[in-house]
Amino acid sequence: MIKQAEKEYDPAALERRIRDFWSRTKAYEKMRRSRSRGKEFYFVDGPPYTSGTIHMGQALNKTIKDMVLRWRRMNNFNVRDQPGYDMHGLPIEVQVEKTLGITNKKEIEELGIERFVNTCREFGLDLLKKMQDQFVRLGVWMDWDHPYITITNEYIESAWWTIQKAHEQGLLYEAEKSLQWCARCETALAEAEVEYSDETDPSIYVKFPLVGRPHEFILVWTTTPWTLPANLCVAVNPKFKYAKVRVTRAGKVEYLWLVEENVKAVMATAKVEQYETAEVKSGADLEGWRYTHPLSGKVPYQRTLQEPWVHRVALSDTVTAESTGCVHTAPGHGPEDFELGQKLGLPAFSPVNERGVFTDEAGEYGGLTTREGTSQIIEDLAAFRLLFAQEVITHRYGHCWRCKTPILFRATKQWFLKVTDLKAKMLEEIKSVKWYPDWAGEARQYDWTLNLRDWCLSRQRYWGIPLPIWRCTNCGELRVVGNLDELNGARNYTAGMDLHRPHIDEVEFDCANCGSVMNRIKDIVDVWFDSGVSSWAQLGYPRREDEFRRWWPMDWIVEGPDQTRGWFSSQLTAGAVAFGGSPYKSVLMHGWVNGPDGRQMHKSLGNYVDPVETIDKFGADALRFFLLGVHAPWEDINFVEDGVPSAQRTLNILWNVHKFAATYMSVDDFDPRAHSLDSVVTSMRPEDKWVLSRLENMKTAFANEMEQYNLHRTCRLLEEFVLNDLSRWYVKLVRARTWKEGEDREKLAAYRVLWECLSVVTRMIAPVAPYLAESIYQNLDGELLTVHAADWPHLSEQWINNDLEKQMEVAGQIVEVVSKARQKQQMKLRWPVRKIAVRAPTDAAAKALVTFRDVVLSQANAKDLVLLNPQQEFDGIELKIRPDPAAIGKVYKQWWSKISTMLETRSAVEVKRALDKGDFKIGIEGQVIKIEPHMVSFEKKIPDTLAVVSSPHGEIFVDMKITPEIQAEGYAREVIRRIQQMRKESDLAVEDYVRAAVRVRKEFAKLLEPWKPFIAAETRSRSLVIGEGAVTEEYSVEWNVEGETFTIGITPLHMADALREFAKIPHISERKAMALYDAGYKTVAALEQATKDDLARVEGLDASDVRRIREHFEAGGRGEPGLCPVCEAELPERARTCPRCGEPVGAPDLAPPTTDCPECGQPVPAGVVDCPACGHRLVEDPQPAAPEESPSVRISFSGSGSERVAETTCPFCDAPIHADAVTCPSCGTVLRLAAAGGAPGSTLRVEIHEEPKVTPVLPELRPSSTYLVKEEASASGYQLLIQTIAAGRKGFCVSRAFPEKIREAHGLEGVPILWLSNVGKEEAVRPKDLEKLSASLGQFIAAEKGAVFIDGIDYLITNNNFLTVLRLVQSLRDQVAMNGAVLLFSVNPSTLDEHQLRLLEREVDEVLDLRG
RNA sequence: GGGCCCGUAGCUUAGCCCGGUUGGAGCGCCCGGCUGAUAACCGGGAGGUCGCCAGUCCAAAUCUGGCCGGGCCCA
Repeated sequence: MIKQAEKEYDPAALERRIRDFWSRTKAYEKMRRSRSRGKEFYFVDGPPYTSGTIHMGQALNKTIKDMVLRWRRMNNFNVRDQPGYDMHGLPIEVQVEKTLGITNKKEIEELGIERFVNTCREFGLDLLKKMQDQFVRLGVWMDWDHPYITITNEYIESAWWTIQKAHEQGLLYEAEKSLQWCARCETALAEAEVEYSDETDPSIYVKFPLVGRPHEFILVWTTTPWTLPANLCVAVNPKFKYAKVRVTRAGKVEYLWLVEENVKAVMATAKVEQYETAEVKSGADLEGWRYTHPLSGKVPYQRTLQEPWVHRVALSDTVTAESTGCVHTAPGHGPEDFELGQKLGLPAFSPVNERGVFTDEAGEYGGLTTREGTSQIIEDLAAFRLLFAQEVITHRYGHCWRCKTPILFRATKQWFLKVTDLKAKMLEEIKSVKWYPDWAGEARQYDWTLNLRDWCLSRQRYWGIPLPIWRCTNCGELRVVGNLDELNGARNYTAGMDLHRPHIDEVEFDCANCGSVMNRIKDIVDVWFDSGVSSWAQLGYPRREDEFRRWWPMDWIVEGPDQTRGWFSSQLTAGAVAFGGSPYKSVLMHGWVNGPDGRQMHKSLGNYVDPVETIDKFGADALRFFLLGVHAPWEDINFVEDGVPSAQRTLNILWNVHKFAATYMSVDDFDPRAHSLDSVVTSMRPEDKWVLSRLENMKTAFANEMEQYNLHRTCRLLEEFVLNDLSRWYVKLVRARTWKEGEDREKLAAYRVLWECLSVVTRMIAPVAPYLAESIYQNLDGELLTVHAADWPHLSEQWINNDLEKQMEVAGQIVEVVSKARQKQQMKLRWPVRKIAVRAPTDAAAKALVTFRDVVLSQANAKDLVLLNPQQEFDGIELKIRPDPAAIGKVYKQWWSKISTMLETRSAVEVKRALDKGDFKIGIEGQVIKIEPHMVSFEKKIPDTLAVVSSPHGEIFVDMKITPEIQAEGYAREVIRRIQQMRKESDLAVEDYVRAAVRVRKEFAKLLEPWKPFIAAETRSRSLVIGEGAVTEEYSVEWNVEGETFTIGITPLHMADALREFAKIPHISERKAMALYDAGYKTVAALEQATKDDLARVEGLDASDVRRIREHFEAGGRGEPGLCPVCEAELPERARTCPRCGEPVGAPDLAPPTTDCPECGQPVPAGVVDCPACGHRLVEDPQPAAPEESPSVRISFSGSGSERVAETTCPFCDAPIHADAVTCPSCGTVLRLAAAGGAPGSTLRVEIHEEPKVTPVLPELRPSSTYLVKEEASASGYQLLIQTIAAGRKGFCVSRAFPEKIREAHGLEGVPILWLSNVGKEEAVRPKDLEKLSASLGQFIAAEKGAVFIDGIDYLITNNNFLTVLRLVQSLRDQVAMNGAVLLFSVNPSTLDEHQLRLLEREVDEVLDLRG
């Protein structure tokens, strides 16, 4: 069943409703089940770190995943889609430390590791939930109820198993190395944990005195002076040239050794002007020179060393020619230094503890932090006259990824994974993985892997997977645990205990070797290792082998560029350890989402956009469509939020097309499943076949792009098809057919084709915009519970007709030529053109114009279309003859003038025809004169009303002459157009009827006479009067049409509801329903009261109709089958479970289990927590509605005694009112005469139960002031205006409502009312024309100093840039202040977003909140 | 210093692989039109050193090289 769509595309409400629908019907679970037999597809979610909020990059990440996985599923893949969360590690530890007010490890241990770890767990789980809610809002479908998390025992076991595998292969070792260290977190850091950012450091040049070379120094440069106490040697490059520079400073001479090429630069830095190179040696020649350690007086340890290479110059190829080219080497503080030290047999002297404080080994510096040490050391060097130069530099320096502390290098003992042994295999594997784009693997991942060093796995922290290594306290024997069963029998182990620290630390083994106690190494594992094992840990491997065999390895993963060094790498390494290869087969690397300035989003940079806020504003669908469509997935996005509304616009258009389809299809009760495309093919018009061809080609293109993960191109294909083919063209072409009433083959074909397009597009856009697609699907189809369980549209190549597509293109271009010609001529499209002719069309054009003749005629609004061959002249062109006096005179002398005159009076066409054959003869004074071709020339005269345009398709003539017939049709269309606008303004249902009258001068009435049936049909006017008589209809407007005054009035007949209800009775057609209505039955209730005899008197009904009507009501009058309370599908009678969603539905006769939302009054299905209409959170046991503050209207029919409340809205203020209400309870507008309406045979008694109207006490408005009135309707605003006028001011009113209606409702005699409307009337101002509005108001304020009331500022805002409106308000406020006037504007807060409202409030002097 | 990616209108971008009409769109701006799917849409207008320089070629936004700028990664 096709359902009518809501009035507008409101993403917030729509998405809330659909989300609720999904959870109520368990749509995700059922969709999964429906694919359980599909081809298996193993996808693993790269686990985001649980941070609590998602950022835009994660929104992109999950959106890509969701699109691809939904698409896979629709292609019948059984997708494994367990979401994951990375939950261990420093970020949470640091946050918990902050929460607990702790700053270092000592305090954690004092607090108790158990409490600390438990807090971390709770913290992480809480953050997980917060993140998950945001992913759900984004519309992502994953198995949210069963995420994999890295903190469970099962997960830890898989990680342990992997570490054991490494140990078995001899890839695990403990070693002392110089590593990056965070002094705040007191732990080693891996390469992946170091973030580089700018840091300002001292840059010093230190003179190391050479032993045995008086006054000679080797000049060393460093940016880490605090490492000097640990200096053990100096490295130079054997390949460089080193110079001995003679420096004279303050009269003293000394010699410095440094790399030759930088002598000039270094001397400039030191501001030394007097220097010369005394000698040059190769670096190799410097080897072995001894120096005196510059700080040996302060660091006693330096004096104790005996190793042969201590305090000597050594050679190293890693030395660069930067600065002095002599590198201070401290093996305990730098990785390269460490390696050189190892080679030379130097100790890894590292006199700095884990908190970054010098130890006693640092002598006098002991107890200072490295920072304090730095300045002390510089001071000391200066005192020793060993500081040659000093400056500061800003350079990229590593920081702890979590706490941002600058790292230091320390030599410590750590556990390593021997990645260098795996590297060759890993590089080979990278080549066998399919990377999108290519360079993500071939270049990036390859380079990163090539440069990998051994992986330091150990961390000296708490919240992580414990390192599963036990060591014998006596003999040092190692035991690596890879399986929980191995713990059975260990001391202090109980099965099922939490494996985190501290309890695992107490577990002890007996050494198999010597029988002593084995203790666990207290370290935990680097958190980057956790996710490296996710592809088997989430399957429970090795404990569960079946799942592993079923799924592993992964078919596809997608993550951002940071994962080159993160997850892509850790998985590759762990995979190489565990299985000797890559665990993934293909990888898509997506780009960054940067701020609009192209820099990474940071709250501190002010370029941060919260995805949830964007979703609030525009909807998740729009955000997704934007993110996927704006770029290729692997390109970085500079996120400009303005792009999202433009994506929303496309979705809105799709929504509108669907609304168009739904409106007419539901009115006609069209059932798409009753007709196949093939069954309507004989009724199809060429344009139907055209759009089907376009659709098929789009499907093919989509498939090709998707294959390559060109997600952006798939989005653009959809956009292109929806915007251009469907909305802008096909819908226009089928409109006329959909307006036809009754049954019609061609209408049916149009419906079926349009439905096909929408059905296909809905399914194809479902992976991108899941909410919108679901909503449309439920309206137009709903065969399955959810569109996301539908199959991907298959190709139907038989519809492809590229030739037809080309023809349509030509037809479209010709229509465009005509419309341009119209524009030049200023001839509106409503006025038909007499004829279009195309002379000498190309073959393609000729074909197109035959095939699409009707399309061109209708879209160009032309009466005729002809093709002319090159010789033919367009008959609207006059051919003029031009006699050539010289040529004629040469032969006929003095007769030339007479001949010329005669020729000019002849038909030029005739003359030309004769001349084309040979000559033309005329008679003058009895003589026959022969005119030869050279004696005349011809000239075309183009009338003003004819446009001639040359085009690639031929010469195009457009005859725009206005004949009386054209004029009649033009005016008829003008009248139709205006009646339609008035219908729309009256909020009339499309299929409803009116009574219409037009008052116009006699000539025009006569002109329009033949068009009356057409006008009536187009406007659904059951009666139409055109004449000079006064118009007495309910709603009338005086229009200026092309300078002529037309007064048009309409009276809505409000028949639609009744007709629709009547037509639900079996076999009662629309015609018969109309007959019933005409006989006086205006409601179902009235019809139900009618006896057989009553009905028999109705003209147009036969006896069987009468019987059916009675039977219908006697059977309970339920025209519609019941609806499933869960998924709202139609239920068969007496169903116990819903055939669509499978949920139990209970006895069908029970009242539908709904309650009314206390906030908005809309019915809410049972079990729903949030109101689908307004989002109000329902309390468990809704309180009886509070006594209403607004007056209530209740009408009871004395005939039946039953109370019926049929709600509608006031056409003036939009307040909800009873359908038969006489006046609007909110704004007081008189809606109809009290006697109108009612049912035949029953006396209508109107009882208005109105509580005493609580008139809010309105404040008196002060001069020179501007007020903002917050209220649902504008009633108080008008009251304030009236009150101010009563106090003696002149008033001025601006409103979106029709002025006559305002006067009717509020009086306001003599008050000018400016109408915000697009109709071109004198008192109207277009809502976009703020200048004109501003001018009118400004004039009034200056001249009258009166009160201005603006009703409909929201309307202005929707039509203009908000800031422009705000500026208008500011300028008016200033003028009001200067002139002592009053400005008042009324706004319904729910129509604006909060931000806009706040800005408006800021501009006024006072806000009056008069709501409810 | 090295690697990778990017640079087209005020903004967001298509086109670049595979050189060939006058470099297309959307947003925004100005003018006009259409509208019972329309807060939509259509037409017209203004707005471009295709980052810069050189080369290849009959022809360069497109291919090549260099430079400049931005981003990411690594040293």
